[in-house]
Amino acid sequence: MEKDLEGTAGILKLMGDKTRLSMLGLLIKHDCCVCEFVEIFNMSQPAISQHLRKLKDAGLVKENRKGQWIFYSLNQENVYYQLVQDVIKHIPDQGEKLISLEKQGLRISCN
Amino acid sequence: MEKDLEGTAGILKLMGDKTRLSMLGLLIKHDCCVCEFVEIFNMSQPAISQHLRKLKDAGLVKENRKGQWIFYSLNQENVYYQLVQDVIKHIPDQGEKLISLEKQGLRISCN
DNA sequence: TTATTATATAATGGTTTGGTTATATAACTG
DNA sequence: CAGTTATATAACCAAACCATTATATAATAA
Repeated sequence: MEKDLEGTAGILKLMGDKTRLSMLGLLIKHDCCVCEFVEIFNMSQPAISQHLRKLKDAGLVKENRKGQWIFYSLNQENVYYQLVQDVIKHIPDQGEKLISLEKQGLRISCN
Repeated sequence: MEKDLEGTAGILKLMGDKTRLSMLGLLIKHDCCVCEFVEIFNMSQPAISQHLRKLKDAGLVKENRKGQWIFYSLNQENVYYQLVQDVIKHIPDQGEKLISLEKQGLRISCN
């Protein structure tokens, strides 16, 4: 269960950004497509893409292309997956963010 | 148990530095004096002082002066204390660092 | 009081971070 | 094919980060 100190610090640093932390909180509920993140975080598409790349470089998420869309999911094989789970228990349910977008009638293109 | 997303991200960012993460890992075992940290981390005293200040500003640690020394301890009243505990479970026992210093015969002045 | 020791703060500087805009790539559509 | 849509990458920049050295403060010791 215990992991390398530096590796753990690296994961915590990644999670120490509210956008990425929220992304992980969403992904633990269900896979998400890039365009969903763009809507949810009201941030430029390249900004989202770069956050996702950091998560992917760390091996925390995987990508899965479906036609023109790319869906991201948590990589449960990552050695730090348990840490991620333990941390996410401490934040509010991020699934709400998608729901509230739907209620606003904001369409997300990938579904 | 769930806390504000931004607040949590802030704590994670603080813990996302290997020096501070290790400090917390030590403090969860026992209180430490500044000069102990200086020895352990082989880093300038101001650097240590500034890390401790960040932890203190976040309310994660408390200080307690004993004569010319200042001892730091974890602030168990902090709302994020449980998060800190949950995270520290994932790193190796940092108490070893003090023990290995003693074995090297490196004196720490505050005891 | 002066000197020493422990710690904090200030000033500085190189590196990293996290956003932006512009551009490239890949897949779909007509 | 050309045009559109989804995503990634590149270039850029301001702000934050983390260390250093220099200096200030507080307590102790002579």
